[in-house]
Amino acid sequence: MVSAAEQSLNVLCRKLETIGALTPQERQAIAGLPATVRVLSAGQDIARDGDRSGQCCLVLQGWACRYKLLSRGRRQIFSFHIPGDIPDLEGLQRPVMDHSVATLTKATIACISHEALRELIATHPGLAAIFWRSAFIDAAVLRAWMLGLGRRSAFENMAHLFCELYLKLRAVGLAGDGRCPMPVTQVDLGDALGLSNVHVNRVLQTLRGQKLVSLQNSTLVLEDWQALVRISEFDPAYLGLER
Amino acid sequence: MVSAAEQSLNVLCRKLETIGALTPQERQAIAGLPATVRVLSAGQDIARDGDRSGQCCLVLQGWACRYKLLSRGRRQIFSFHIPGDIPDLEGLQRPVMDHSVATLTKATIACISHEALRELIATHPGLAAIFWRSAFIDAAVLRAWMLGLGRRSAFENMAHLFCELYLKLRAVGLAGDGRCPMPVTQVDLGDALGLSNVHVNRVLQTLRGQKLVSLQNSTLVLEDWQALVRISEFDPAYLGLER
DNA sequence: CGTTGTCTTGACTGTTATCAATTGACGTGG
DNA sequence: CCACGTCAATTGATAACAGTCAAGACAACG
Repeated sequence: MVSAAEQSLNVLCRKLETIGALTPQERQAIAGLPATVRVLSAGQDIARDGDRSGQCCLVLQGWACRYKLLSRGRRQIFSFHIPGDIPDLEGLQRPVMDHSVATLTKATIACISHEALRELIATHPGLAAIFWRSAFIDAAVLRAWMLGLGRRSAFENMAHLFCELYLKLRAVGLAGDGRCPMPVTQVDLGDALGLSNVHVNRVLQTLRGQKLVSLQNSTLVLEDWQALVRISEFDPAYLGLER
Repeated sequence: MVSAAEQSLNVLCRKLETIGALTPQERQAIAGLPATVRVLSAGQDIARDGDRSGQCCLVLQGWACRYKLLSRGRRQIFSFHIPGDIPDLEGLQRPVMDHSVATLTKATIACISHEALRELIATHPGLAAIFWRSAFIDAAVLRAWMLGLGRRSAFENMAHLFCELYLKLRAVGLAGDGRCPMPVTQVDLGDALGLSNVHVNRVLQTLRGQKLVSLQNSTLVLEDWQALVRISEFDPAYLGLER
Protein backbone atom coordinates (compact mmCIF):
# COMPACT_ATOMS: atom_id res chain seq x y z
CA MET A 1 0.00 0.00 0.00
CA VAL A 2 1.98 2.95 -1.26
CA SER A 3 -0.47 5.51 0.02
CA ALA A 4 -0.22 4.20 3.57
CA ALA A 5 3.55 4.45 3.40
CA GLU A 6 3.35 7.95 1.99
CA GLN A 7 0.92 8.93 4.66
CA SER A 8 3.18 7.61 7.34
CA LEU A 9 6.19 9.56 6.11
CA ASN A 10 4.36 12.66 7.22
CA VAL A 11 5.70 12.09 10.71
CA LEU A 12 9.14 12.73 9.25
CA CYS A 13 8.00 16.03 7.76
CA ARG A 14 6.44 17.02 11.05
CA LYS A 15 9.69 16.28 12.86
CA LEU A 16 11.87 18.09 10.33
CA GLU A 17 9.63 21.12 10.56
CA THR A 18 10.50 21.44 14.23
CA ILE A 19 14.03 22.09 12.94
CA GLY A 20 13.43 24.23 9.86
CA ALA A 21 10.80 25.08 7.29
CA LEU A 22 10.20 22.71 4.37
CA THR A 23 9.26 23.73 0.86
CA PRO A 24 6.39 21.92 -0.89
CA GLN A 25 8.94 20.25 -3.18
CA GLU A 26 10.88 18.97 -0.19
CA ARG A 27 7.74 17.62 1.42
CA GLN A 28 6.84 15.89 -1.79
CA ALA A 29 10.29 14.38 -2.16
CA ILE A 30 10.02 12.99 1.35
CA ALA A 31 6.58 11.56 0.73
CA GLY A 32 7.99 9.83 -2.34
CA LEU A 33 10.75 8.03 -0.46
CA PRO A 34 10.63 4.27 -0.98
CA ALA A 35 10.06 2.72 2.42
CA THR A 36 9.38 -0.71 3.82
CA VAL A 37 7.14 -0.68 6.86
CA ARG A 38 7.67 -3.15 9.70
CA VAL A 39 5.78 -3.65 12.92
CA LEU A 40 7.80 -4.82 15.92
CA SER A 41 6.89 -5.75 19.45
CA ALA A 42 8.52 -4.14 22.46
CA GLY A 43 12.14 -4.93 23.20
CA GLN A 44 13.14 -6.02 19.71
CA ASP A 45 16.48 -5.04 18.23
CA ILE A 46 16.17 -3.07 14.99
CA ALA A 47 19.92 -2.93 14.38
CA ARG A 48 22.71 -4.48 16.37
CA ASP A 49 26.14 -3.40 17.48
CA GLY A 50 28.46 -4.44 14.66
CA ASP A 51 25.77 -4.64 11.98
CA ARG A 52 26.25 -3.19 8.52
CA SER A 53 22.75 -2.65 7.26
CA GLY A 54 22.44 -0.40 4.20
CA GLN A 55 19.29 1.30 5.41
CA CYS A 56 18.08 3.75 7.99
CA CYS A 57 15.03 3.27 10.18
CA LEU A 58 12.41 5.93 10.77
CA VAL A 59 10.14 5.59 13.78
CA LEU A 60 6.50 5.90 12.71
CA GLN A 61 4.75 4.84 15.90
CA GLY A 62 5.98 3.87 19.34
CA TRP A 63 9.32 4.50 20.99
CA ALA A 64 12.81 3.25 20.24
CA CYS A 65 16.21 3.74 21.83
CA ARG A 66 19.89 3.43 21.11
CA TYR A 67 21.94 1.50 23.64
CA LYS A 68 25.10 -0.45 24.22
CA LEU A 69 25.81 -3.41 26.46
CA LEU A 70 28.74 -4.01 28.77
CA SER A 71 29.74 -7.12 30.69
CA ARG A 72 27.61 -8.32 33.61
CA GLY A 73 24.42 -7.18 31.91
CA ARG A 74 25.16 -3.49 32.24
CA ARG A 75 23.32 -1.41 29.65
CA GLN A 76 23.48 2.27 28.82
CA ILE A 77 20.72 3.88 26.80
CA PHE A 78 22.04 6.83 24.79
CA SER A 79 18.79 8.28 23.50
CA PHE A 80 15.08 7.78 23.27
CA HIS A 81 13.42 8.07 19.87
CA ILE A 82 9.85 9.04 19.17
CA PRO A 83 7.82 9.14 15.96
CA GLY A 84 9.60 11.15 13.28
CA ASP A 85 13.10 10.32 14.52
CA ILE A 86 15.73 8.48 12.51
CA PRO A 87 17.89 6.91 15.23
CA ASP A 88 20.55 5.54 12.89
CA LEU A 89 20.98 8.43 10.50
CA GLU A 90 24.71 8.21 10.97
CA GLY A 91 24.68 4.88 9.21
CA LEU A 92 24.79 7.05 6.09
CA GLN A 93 28.38 7.98 6.86
CA ARG A 94 29.43 5.14 9.12
CA PRO A 95 27.95 1.90 7.83
CA VAL A 96 29.07 -0.31 10.74
CA MET A 97 27.01 0.20 13.89
CA ASP A 98 28.95 0.81 17.11
CA HIS A 99 25.81 0.40 19.22
CA SER A 100 22.35 -1.11 18.93
CA VAL A 101 18.90 0.28 18.20
CA ALA A 102 15.83 -1.35 19.72
CA THR A 103 12.15 -0.77 20.29
CA LEU A 104 10.98 0.16 23.77
CA THR A 105 7.31 -0.38 22.93
CA LYS A 106 5.37 -2.03 20.17
CA ALA A 107 6.44 0.10 17.25
CA THR A 108 6.09 0.57 13.56
CA ILE A 109 9.22 1.41 11.64
CA ALA A 110 9.89 2.52 8.08
CA CYS A 111 13.11 1.24 6.57
CA ILE A 112 14.64 3.55 3.98
CA SER A 113 17.71 2.60 1.98
CA HIS A 114 20.85 4.67 2.34
CA GLU A 115 20.80 5.03 -1.41
CA ALA A 116 17.40 6.74 -1.40
CA LEU A 117 18.36 9.02 1.46
CA ARG A 118 21.63 10.00 -0.16
CA GLU A 119 19.79 10.81 -3.36
CA LEU A 120 17.26 12.88 -1.41
CA ILE A 121 19.97 14.87 0.32
CA ALA A 122 22.00 15.36 -2.82
CA THR A 123 19.09 16.78 -4.78
CA HIS A 124 17.69 18.94 -1.98
CA PRO A 125 20.36 21.08 -0.33
CA GLY A 126 17.79 22.56 2.00
CA LEU A 127 17.03 19.10 3.36
CA ALA A 128 20.73 18.39 3.66
CA ALA A 129 21.06 21.42 5.93
CA ILE A 130 18.12 20.28 8.04
CA PHE A 131 19.57 16.80 8.44
CA TRP A 132 22.89 18.36 9.44
CA ARG A 133 21.13 20.44 12.06
CA SER A 134 19.22 17.41 13.22
CA ALA A 135 22.44 15.47 13.71
CA PHE A 136 23.93 18.33 15.71
CA ILE A 137 20.81 18.60 17.84
CA ASP A 138 21.11 14.90 18.61
CA ALA A 139 24.68 15.53 19.70
CA ALA A 140 23.50 18.40 21.91
CA VAL A 141 21.02 16.04 23.55
CA LEU A 142 23.81 13.54 24.15
CA ARG A 143 25.78 16.28 25.88
CA ALA A 144 22.81 17.20 28.03
CA TRP A 145 22.56 13.58 29.12
CA MET A 146 26.32 13.46 29.78
CA LEU A 147 26.04 16.50 32.00
CA GLY A 148 23.35 14.72 33.95
CA LEU A 149 25.21 11.42 34.17
CA GLY A 150 28.39 13.09 35.32
CA ARG A 151 27.30 15.99 37.44
CA ARG A 152 23.63 15.93 38.36
CA SER A 153 22.11 13.96 41.20
CA ALA A 154 19.68 11.19 40.32
CA PHE A 155 16.82 13.40 41.41
CA GLU A 156 17.87 16.39 39.33
CA ASN A 157 18.69 14.27 36.32
CA MET A 158 15.35 12.52 36.24
CA ALA A 159 13.58 15.84 36.45
CA HIS A 160 15.73 17.09 33.59
CA LEU A 161 14.95 14.09 31.43
CA PHE A 162 11.24 14.53 31.94
CA CYS A 163 11.44 18.19 30.95
CA GLU A 164 13.33 17.26 27.80
CA LEU A 165 11.01 14.49 26.74
CA TYR A 166 7.93 16.56 27.35
CA LEU A 167 9.16 19.33 25.08
CA LYS A 168 10.28 16.94 22.36
CA LEU A 169 6.94 15.18 22.36
CA ARG A 170 5.02 18.42 22.37
CA ALA A 171 7.02 19.69 19.41
CA VAL A 172 5.68 16.88 17.25
CA GLY A 173 2.16 17.11 18.61
CA LEU A 174 2.29 14.11 20.93
CA ALA A 175 1.94 15.96 24.20
CA GLY A 176 0.30 18.97 25.72
CA ASP A 177 -1.40 20.29 28.78
CA GLY A 178 1.35 19.22 31.15
CA ARG A 179 1.17 15.56 30.33
CA CYS A 180 2.72 13.19 27.84
CA PRO A 181 3.11 9.48 27.15
CA MET A 182 6.08 7.83 28.83
CA PRO A 183 5.86 4.20 27.79
CA VAL A 184 9.12 3.01 29.33
CA THR A 185 9.82 0.73 32.26
CA GLN A 186 11.74 1.80 35.33
CA VAL A 187 14.57 -0.40 34.15
CA ASP A 188 14.73 1.53 30.88
CA LEU A 189 14.72 4.79 32.78
CA GLY A 190 17.55 3.51 34.93
CA ASP A 191 19.57 2.46 31.93
CA ALA A 192 19.17 5.93 30.48
CA LEU A 193 20.05 7.72 33.72
CA GLY A 194 22.81 5.37 34.84
CA LEU A 195 20.82 4.17 37.86
CA SER A 196 19.59 0.87 39.24
CA ASN A 197 15.92 0.02 38.89
CA VAL A 198 15.54 0.16 42.66
CA HIS A 199 16.88 3.66 42.83
CA VAL A 200 14.72 4.82 39.95
CA ASN A 201 11.72 3.61 41.86
CA ARG A 202 12.72 5.57 44.96
CA VAL A 203 13.49 8.74 43.08
CA LEU A 204 10.13 8.54 41.32
CA GLN A 205 8.46 8.28 44.70
CA THR A 206 10.29 11.35 45.92
CA LEU A 207 9.31 13.25 42.79
CA ARG A 208 5.70 12.26 43.32
CA GLY A 209 5.87 13.03 47.03
CA GLN A 210 7.07 16.55 46.25
CA LYS A 211 4.18 17.05 43.83
CA LEU A 212 6.55 17.57 40.90
CA VAL A 213 5.63 14.76 38.55
CA SER A 214 3.70 11.55 38.64
CA LEU A 215 4.16 8.60 36.35
CA GLN A 216 1.34 6.09 36.11
CA ASN A 217 0.01 3.87 33.38
CA SER A 218 2.76 5.00 31.04
CA THR A 219 1.63 8.58 31.36
CA LEU A 220 3.78 11.31 32.78
CA VAL A 221 2.06 14.24 34.43
CA LEU A 222 4.14 17.34 35.06
CA GLU A 223 2.55 18.93 38.08
CA ASP A 224 4.97 21.80 38.61
CA TRP A 225 6.88 22.81 35.49
CA GLN A 226 8.56 25.82 37.07
CA ALA A 227 9.90 23.79 39.95
CA LEU A 228 11.16 21.06 37.62
CA VAL A 229 12.98 23.62 35.50
CA ARG A 230 14.56 25.18 38.57
CA ILE A 231 15.60 21.93 40.22
CA SER A 232 17.13 20.44 37.10
CA GLU A 233 18.55 23.72 35.77
CA PHE A 234 16.73 22.97 32.55
CA ASP A 235 17.35 25.30 29.60
CA PRO A 236 15.53 24.18 26.44
CA ALA A 237 17.86 26.04 24.07
CA TYR A 238 19.85 22.91 23.29
CA LEU A 239 16.82 21.19 21.78
CA GLY A 240 16.89 23.65 18.90
CA LEU A 241 13.12 23.70 18.57
CA GLU A 242 11.66 26.31 16.31
CA ARG A 243 9.17 28.73 17.83
CA MET B 1 52.40 35.75 7.86
CA VAL B 2 50.29 33.90 5.40
CA SER B 3 52.79 31.11 4.90
CA ALA B 4 52.86 30.36 8.61
CA ALA B 5 49.08 30.15 8.63
CA GLU B 6 49.06 27.88 5.60
CA GLN B 7 51.70 25.74 7.17
CA SER B 8 49.68 25.45 10.34
CA LEU B 9 46.55 24.33 8.52
CA ASN B 10 48.40 21.15 7.73
CA VAL B 11 47.35 19.82 11.10
CA LEU B 12 43.80 19.93 9.81
CA CYS B 13 44.74 17.90 6.73
CA ARG B 14 46.53 15.39 8.92
CA LYS B 15 43.46 15.02 11.09
CA LEU B 16 41.05 14.73 8.17
CA GLU B 17 43.23 12.07 6.63
CA THR B 18 42.65 9.89 9.67
CA ILE B 19 39.02 9.92 8.50
CA GLY B 20 39.31 9.68 4.73
CA ALA B 21 41.73 10.33 1.90
CA LEU B 22 42.15 13.87 0.59
CA THR B 23 42.79 14.82 -3.02
CA PRO B 24 45.56 17.33 -3.78
CA GLN B 25 42.88 19.88 -4.68
CA GLU B 26 41.20 19.41 -1.33
CA ARG B 27 44.50 19.79 0.49
CA GLN B 28 45.17 22.95 -1.42
CA ALA B 29 41.74 24.36 -0.70
CA ILE B 30 42.30 23.76 2.99
CA ALA B 31 45.73 25.37 2.92
CA GLY B 32 44.11 28.39 1.30
CA LEU B 33 41.54 28.93 4.04
CA PRO B 34 41.73 32.40 5.52
CA ALA B 35 42.58 31.99 9.18
CA THR B 36 43.44 34.23 12.11
CA VAL B 37 45.89 32.68 14.51
CA ARG B 38 45.65 33.34 18.25
CA VAL B 39 47.81 32.14 21.11
CA LEU B 40 46.06 31.56 24.41
CA SER B 41 47.28 30.57 27.85
CA ALA B 42 45.84 27.60 29.72
CA GLY B 43 42.31 27.82 31.03
CA GLN B 44 41.06 30.53 28.69
CA ASP B 45 37.60 30.39 27.18
CA ILE B 46 37.60 30.37 23.38
CA ALA B 47 33.83 30.50 23.08
CA ARG B 48 31.24 30.74 25.80
CA ASP B 49 27.87 29.18 26.45
CA GLY B 50 25.36 31.47 24.76
CA ASP B 51 27.83 33.08 22.36
CA ARG B 52 27.06 33.61 18.71
CA SER B 53 30.43 33.85 17.07
CA GLY B 54 30.45 33.50 13.29
CA GLN B 55 33.65 31.49 13.21
CA CYS B 56 35.00 28.07 14.05
CA CYS B 57 38.23 27.43 15.91
CA LEU B 58 40.81 24.90 14.85
CA VAL B 59 43.32 23.70 17.42
CA LEU B 60 46.85 24.06 16.05
CA GLN B 61 48.87 23.36 19.19
CA GLY B 62 47.95 22.39 22.73
CA TRP B 63 44.72 20.94 24.07
CA ALA B 64 41.21 22.33 24.35
CA CYS B 65 37.95 21.02 25.72
CA ARG B 66 34.23 21.57 25.55
CA TYR B 67 32.44 21.89 28.87
CA LYS B 68 29.37 23.19 30.62
CA LEU B 69 28.90 24.57 34.11
CA LEU B 70 26.17 23.83 36.61
CA SER B 71 25.41 25.49 39.93
CA ARG B 72 27.79 25.06 42.87
CA GLY B 73 30.81 25.02 40.57
CA ARG B 74 30.01 21.68 39.02
CA ARG B 75 31.60 21.26 35.60
CA GLN B 76 31.28 18.52 33.01
CA ILE B 77 33.85 18.25 30.25
CA PHE B 78 32.31 16.74 27.11
CA SER B 79 35.40 16.22 25.01
CA PHE B 80 39.10 16.84 24.78
CA HIS B 81 40.48 18.37 21.61
CA ILE B 82 43.96 17.98 20.23
CA PRO B 83 45.72 19.58 17.26
CA GLY B 84 43.70 19.21 14.08
CA ASP B 85 40.33 19.19 15.84
CA ILE B 86 37.58 21.76 15.28
CA PRO B 87 35.68 21.66 18.58
CA ASP B 88 32.89 23.97 17.50
CA LEU B 89 32.19 22.73 14.00
CA GLU B 90 28.53 22.58 14.80
CA GLY B 91 28.50 26.36 15.01
CA LEU B 92 28.08 26.11 11.25
CA GLN B 93 24.55 24.83 11.71
CA ARG B 94 23.75 26.08 15.19
CA PRO B 95 25.18 29.55 15.63
CA VAL B 96 24.34 29.93 19.33
CA MET B 97 26.64 27.92 21.61
CA ASP B 98 24.95 25.69 24.19
CA HIS B 99 28.24 25.02 25.96
CA SER B 100 31.71 26.54 26.22
CA VAL B 101 35.06 25.80 24.61
CA ALA B 102 38.27 26.47 26.51
CA THR B 103 41.98 25.76 26.41
CA LEU B 104 43.40 23.20 28.81
CA THR B 105 47.00 24.16 28.08
CA LYS B 106 48.77 27.03 26.41
CA ALA B 107 47.40 26.68 22.92
CA THR B 108 47.46 28.19 19.49
CA ILE B 109 44.19 28.40 17.67
CA ALA B 110 43.18 29.26 14.12
CA CYS B 111 39.89 31.08 13.73
CA ILE B 112 38.12 30.39 10.45
CA SER B 113 34.92 32.17 9.46
CA HIS B 114 31.77 30.14 8.96
CA GLU B 115 31.53 31.76 5.56
CA ALA B 116 34.87 30.38 4.43
CA LEU B 117 34.09 26.91 5.77
CA ARG B 118 30.69 26.85 4.14
CA GLU B 119 32.27 27.82 0.85
CA LEU B 120 34.90 25.11 1.25
CA ILE B 121 32.27 22.45 1.92
CA ALA B 122 29.98 23.61 -0.87
CA THR B 123 32.71 23.47 -3.48
CA HIS B 124 34.27 20.20 -2.31
CA PRO B 125 31.68 17.47 -1.80
CA GLY B 126 34.41 15.05 -0.77
CA LEU B 127 35.33 17.34 2.11
CA ALA B 128 31.68 17.71 3.02
CA ALA B 129 31.47 13.95 3.44
CA ILE B 130 34.60 13.90 5.58
CA PHE B 131 33.27 16.66 7.82
CA TRP B 132 29.99 14.74 8.13
CA ARG B 133 31.91 11.64 9.16
CA SER B 134 33.97 13.68 11.56
CA ALA B 135 30.84 15.02 13.23
CA PHE B 136 29.45 11.50 13.59
CA ILE B 137 32.72 10.25 15.02
CA ASP B 138 32.56 13.01 17.60
CA ALA B 139 29.07 11.83 18.49
CA ALA B 140 30.36 8.26 18.81
CA VAL B 141 33.01 9.49 21.23
CA LEU B 142 30.34 11.27 23.25
CA ARG B 143 28.44 7.98 23.46
CA ALA B 144 31.55 6.16 24.61
CA TRP B 145 31.95 8.71 27.38
CA MET B 146 28.26 8.39 28.29
CA LEU B 147 28.66 4.66 28.60
CA GLY B 148 31.54 5.23 30.98
CA LEU B 149 29.77 7.90 33.01
CA GLY B 150 26.65 5.81 33.37
CA ARG B 151 27.85 2.26 33.61
CA ARG B 152 31.58 1.92 34.13
CA SER B 153 33.37 2.18 37.46
CA ALA B 154 35.78 5.07 37.92
CA PHE B 155 38.66 2.66 37.50
CA GLU B 156 37.37 1.15 34.27
CA ASN B 157 36.37 4.50 32.86
CA MET B 158 39.72 6.11 33.44
CA ALA B 159 41.45 3.19 31.76
CA HIS B 160 39.05 3.55 28.84
CA LEU B 161 39.71 7.25 28.48
CA PHE B 162 43.45 6.68 28.41
CA CYS B 163 43.09 4.06 25.68
CA GLU B 164 40.98 6.43 23.63
CA LEU B 165 43.27 9.41 23.97
CA TYR B 166 46.35 7.37 23.18
CA LEU B 167 44.87 6.14 19.90
CA LYS B 168 43.59 9.57 18.91
CA LEU B 169 46.96 11.14 19.55
CA ARG B 170 48.81 8.42 17.75
CA ALA B 171 46.55 8.79 14.73
CA VAL B 172 47.78 12.35 14.21
CA GLY B 173 51.40 11.53 14.98
CA LEU B 174 51.51 12.88 18.52
CA ALA B 175 52.06 9.62 20.35
CA GLY B 176 53.76 6.31 19.96
CA ASP B 177 55.66 3.63 21.75
CA GLY B 178 53.13 3.28 24.53
CA ARG B 179 53.32 6.84 25.70
CA CYS B 180 51.63 10.12 24.93
CA PRO B 181 51.28 13.64 26.26
CA MET B 182 48.49 14.13 28.79
CA PRO B 183 48.72 17.78 29.77
CA VAL B 184 45.61 17.96 31.94
CA THR B 185 45.21 18.39 35.67
CA GLN B 186 43.53 15.84 37.89
CA VAL B 187 40.65 18.28 38.26
CA ASP B 188 40.18 18.31 34.48
CA LEU B 189 40.27 14.53 34.41
CA GLY B 190 37.65 14.45 37.13
CA ASP B 191 35.41 16.86 35.27
CA ALA B 192 35.63 14.64 32.21
CA LEU B 193 34.97 11.43 34.12
CA GLY B 194 32.36 12.79 36.51
CA LEU B 195 34.63 12.32 39.54
CA SER B 196 36.02 14.46 42.34
CA ASN B 197 39.67 15.45 42.18
CA VAL B 198 40.34 13.39 45.30
CA HIS B 199 38.94 10.27 43.75
CA VAL B 200 40.84 10.82 40.52
CA ASN B 201 44.01 10.93 42.54
CA ARG B 202 43.23 7.63 44.25
CA VAL B 203 42.21 5.87 41.06
CA LEU B 204 45.43 7.02 39.41
CA GLN B 205 47.36 5.53 42.29
CA THR B 206 45.57 2.23 41.89
CA LEU B 207 46.25 2.24 38.16
CA ARG B 208 49.90 2.88 38.85
CA GLY B 209 50.01 0.31 41.64
CA GLN B 210 48.69 -2.33 39.27
CA LYS B 211 51.35 -1.45 36.71
CA LEU B 212 48.76 -0.45 34.13
CA VAL B 213 49.56 3.19 33.47
CA SER B 214 51.57 5.94 35.06
CA LEU B 215 50.97 9.64 34.65
CA GLN B 216 53.83 11.96 35.52
CA ASN B 217 55.00 15.30 34.22
CA SER B 218 52.04 15.47 31.87
CA THR B 219 53.12 12.26 30.21
CA LEU B 220 51.01 9.15 30.19
CA VAL B 221 52.81 5.83 29.96
CA LEU B 222 50.70 2.81 29.07
CA GLU B 223 52.48 -0.07 30.71
CA ASP B 224 50.07 -2.86 29.86
CA TRP B 225 47.89 -2.16 26.84
CA GLN B 226 46.27 -5.58 26.76
CA ALA B 227 45.20 -5.34 30.37
CA LEU B 228 43.82 -1.84 29.89
CA VAL B 229 41.80 -2.98 26.90
CA ARG B 230 40.43 -5.92 28.84
CA ILE B 231 39.59 -4.02 32.00
CA SER B 232 37.85 -1.15 30.24
CA GLU B 233 36.26 -3.31 27.52
CA PHE B 234 37.86 -0.98 25.00
CA ASP B 235 36.96 -1.47 21.34
CA PRO B 236 38.53 1.17 19.08
CA ALA B 237 35.99 0.73 16.28
CA TYR B 238 34.00 3.77 17.38
CA LEU B 239 36.95 6.08 16.74
CA GLY B 240 36.63 5.44 13.02
CA LEU B 241 40.36 5.67 12.40
CA GLU B 242 41.62 4.72 8.98
CA ARG B 243 44.54 2.37 8.83
C1' DC C 1 61.86 33.08 48.50
C1' DG C 2 57.19 33.52 48.94
C1' DT C 3 52.96 32.72 46.31
C1' DT C 4 50.10 29.95 43.86
C1' DG C 5 48.22 26.01 41.97
C1' DT C 6 48.35 21.09 42.00
C1' DC C 7 48.82 16.84 44.21
C1' DT C 8 48.33 13.88 48.21
C1' DT C 9 46.49 12.00 52.48
C1' DG C 10 43.17 10.95 56.25
C1' DA C 11 38.69 10.88 58.32
C1' DC C 12 34.06 10.94 57.71
C1' DT C 13 29.64 11.21 55.09
C1' DG C 14 26.33 10.22 51.73
C1' DT C 15 24.40 8.59 47.53
C1' DT C 16 23.46 4.80 45.08
C1' DA C 17 24.14 -0.29 44.24
C1' DT C 18 23.14 -4.90 45.45
C1' DC C 19 20.56 -8.64 47.20
C1' DA C 20 16.37 -10.70 48.42
C1' DA C 21 11.68 -10.99 48.96
C1' DT C 22 6.91 -9.42 48.13
C1' DT C 23 3.14 -7.36 45.77
C1' DG C 24 0.40 -6.23 41.93
C1' DA C 25 -1.15 -6.30 37.10
C1' DC C 26 -1.96 -8.77 33.13
C1' DG C 27 -2.60 -12.49 29.89
C1' DT C 28 -3.07 -17.36 28.88
C1' DG C 29 -4.74 -21.86 28.96
C1' DG C 30 -7.17 -25.42 31.33
C1' DC D 1 -13.72 -18.51 35.85
C1' DC D 2 -9.71 -19.59 38.09
C1' DA D 3 -4.80 -21.16 38.47
C1' DC D 4 -0.66 -20.06 36.83
C1' DG D 5 3.25 -17.69 34.77
C1' DT D 6 5.47 -13.55 33.71
C1' DC D 7 6.91 -9.07 34.07
C1' DA D 8 6.98 -4.67 36.46
C1' DA D 9 6.89 -2.22 40.61
C1' DT D 10 7.90 -1.96 45.42
C1' DT D 11 10.13 -2.57 49.99
C1' DG D 12 13.78 -3.46 53.43
C1' DA D 13 18.49 -4.41 54.80
C1' DT D 14 23.19 -3.98 53.90
C1' DA D 15 27.39 -2.78 51.37
C1' DA D 16 30.32 -0.35 48.20
C1' DC D 17 31.83 3.40 45.76
C1' DA D 18 32.73 7.97 45.51
C1' DG D 19 32.04 12.76 47.60
C1' DT D 20 33.26 16.27 50.99
C1' DC D 21 36.08 18.58 54.15
C1' DA D 22 40.38 19.81 55.90
C1' DA D 23 45.15 19.82 56.15
C1' DG D 24 49.70 19.34 54.50
C1' DA D 25 53.39 18.49 50.84
C1' DC D 26 55.28 19.57 46.70
C1' DA D 27 56.59 22.05 42.60
C1' DA D 28 56.66 25.77 39.34
C1' DC D 29 57.10 30.42 38.71
C1' DG D 30 57.66 35.19 39.23
